[in-house]
Amino acid sequence: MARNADSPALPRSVDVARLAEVSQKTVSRVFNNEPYVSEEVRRRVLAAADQLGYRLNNAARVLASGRSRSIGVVTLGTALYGPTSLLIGIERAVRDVGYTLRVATTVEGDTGGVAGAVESLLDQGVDGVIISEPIDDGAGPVQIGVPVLVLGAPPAFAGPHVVATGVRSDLLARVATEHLLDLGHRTVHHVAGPQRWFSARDRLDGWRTALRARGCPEPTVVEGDWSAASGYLAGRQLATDDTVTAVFAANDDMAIGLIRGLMEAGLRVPEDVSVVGFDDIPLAGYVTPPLTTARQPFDVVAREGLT
Amino acid sequence: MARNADSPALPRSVDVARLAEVSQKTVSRVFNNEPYVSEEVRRRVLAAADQLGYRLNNAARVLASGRSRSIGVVTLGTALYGPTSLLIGIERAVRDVGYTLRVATTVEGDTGGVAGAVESLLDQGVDGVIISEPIDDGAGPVQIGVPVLVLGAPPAFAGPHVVATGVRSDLLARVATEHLLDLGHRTVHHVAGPQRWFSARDRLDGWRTALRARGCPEPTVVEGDWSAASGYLAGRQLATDDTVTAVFAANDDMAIGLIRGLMEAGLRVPEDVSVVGFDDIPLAGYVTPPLTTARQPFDVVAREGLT
DNA sequence: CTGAAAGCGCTAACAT
DNA sequence: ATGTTAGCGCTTTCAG
Repeated sequence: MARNADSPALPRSVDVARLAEVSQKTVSRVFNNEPYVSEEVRRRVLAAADQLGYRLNNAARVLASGRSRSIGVVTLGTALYGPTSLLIGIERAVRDVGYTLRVATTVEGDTGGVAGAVESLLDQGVDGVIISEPIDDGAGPVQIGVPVLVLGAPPAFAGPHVVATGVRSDLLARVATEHLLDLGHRTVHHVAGPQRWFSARDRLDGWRTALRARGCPEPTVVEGDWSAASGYLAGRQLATDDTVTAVFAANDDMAIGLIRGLMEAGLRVPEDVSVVGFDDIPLAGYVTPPLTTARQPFDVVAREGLT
Repeated sequence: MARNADSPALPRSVDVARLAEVSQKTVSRVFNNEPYVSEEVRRRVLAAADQLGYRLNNAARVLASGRSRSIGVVTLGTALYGPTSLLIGIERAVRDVGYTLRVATTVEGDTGGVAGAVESLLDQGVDGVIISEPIDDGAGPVQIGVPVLVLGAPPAFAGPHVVATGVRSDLLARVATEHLLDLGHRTVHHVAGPQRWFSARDRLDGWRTALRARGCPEPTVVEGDWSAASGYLAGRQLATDDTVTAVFAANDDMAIGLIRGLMEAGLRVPEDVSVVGFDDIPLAGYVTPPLTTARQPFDVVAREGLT
């Protein structure tokens, strides 16, 4: 027996049934909100359950029914605002449809980490898998027996059981870039996210699209790693190029670092160089100078995916 | 039958056993790394399992063994850097000891949300519960049948099955405050976090301790809600008081908002007012002016708790 | 070192 | 509207 001697064995549904003087199956019906149970009986069962402190055994339920009512999400183990917000949105959305969430994190740089994370989720018996901020680590979606939802990947990523939902951050990126062009800049530079991330590529695509639509020259892209530190380095670098008058950064952290890099090099923001970020972190309006940024609708994205 | 007709039924351990010509129990032994299995047999079993694409059924294992090897964590559904970092640390720590994580989020302001979250975790059959960034919502730890670890609560919070691990952020807060005093300030003001949070109270305690130890006057505390916006308001307010020369903010977001509030009121930072934050968010060194801050050892805290 | 039998606590089909 | 009978796929005894 695994049960400790000091804690009295937990009550099971038969115990409740006995106390309520009904069959065990009726208890099951009550706890599953199935129809065809008289109010009278339902009340009795609930009272008995309450008295005993009964709690439905999830493992047994899953085993017998074949469905776990849980879905797994693969996410990056970082405190970055974007991925975190998306995860929170997913959690809400999943719970709203009556499922629970299993989280598996991958570490950046660990190629094949996604596959491993998916494996571990499958071992836990999830009914479906969401791959949150996917990165392109070679391996396409594995052939697995449950539905997979890939957030932010191009539709080309879809497969038999695989659905891909785009965040359309390319559109937002395009708008952000156009905003800068509307200010009268000849062109806009871009500090991109790591190009292994689909979301980074999306933003770059949106930026490029905007420039082409206006026939603007397309400057060389500086690639960062989402961190303020990398944005700072990009800023120092861009400051040496006096054609730079406007910069679109792929996230707010890099934008903030970028601004500092530019300022340290003697440039004024926004007088000499305009900067636009991406994500709309809560801090954005409070740094000096305040950061203009595009807001991503994380909650909407998360909700959309759950068909 | 719950199995879809289009997906061939998943293999079970008996199938593996048949193919490997051993008993089903032996398959179980191999997959649990139990001793007393000859290398020869182990290899045969693994080969058969691999060929069939066998995967141990977690629900059945949990049901039969009575242990889920999963622990639940109650956390706040925000993208705040502190709680998020702590959660990531917890995830790593939990996985390192061979457990999986179940997450339940609570919404701030929803009194009793913690109890509800704990309920849902228990329904999912976790072996233990971690309450991460606890807030004081009246209800003490409920009497539940599994071990509970409360991170960042005072030892007084402990109970029969309840362990409390302090983050000792009070010590860090004290050091931060002393740092400001060492700079020659007559006293230090404090922009606190919401006092329902234990971690906010800890920081306030540390600040107060430092002032008392030096015999400094103890100014009125301004309470924020962790956000940059609330820090900004605090800044505007403190700017009207010309005794303010140094401020310790309970987190970096508030510190950044605070700085902006002070600057907008015509004060220079750090020339007129020194500001120290708390958390050491990655951005801290890249805002203008750079933020001095105390770093919390999230990973260590998380690891410590797992006895 | 390996195997046989007996459940774990529930849901699914079929009664009634 | 409620009860009966079988399992779900594994781990646990207890035998060899």
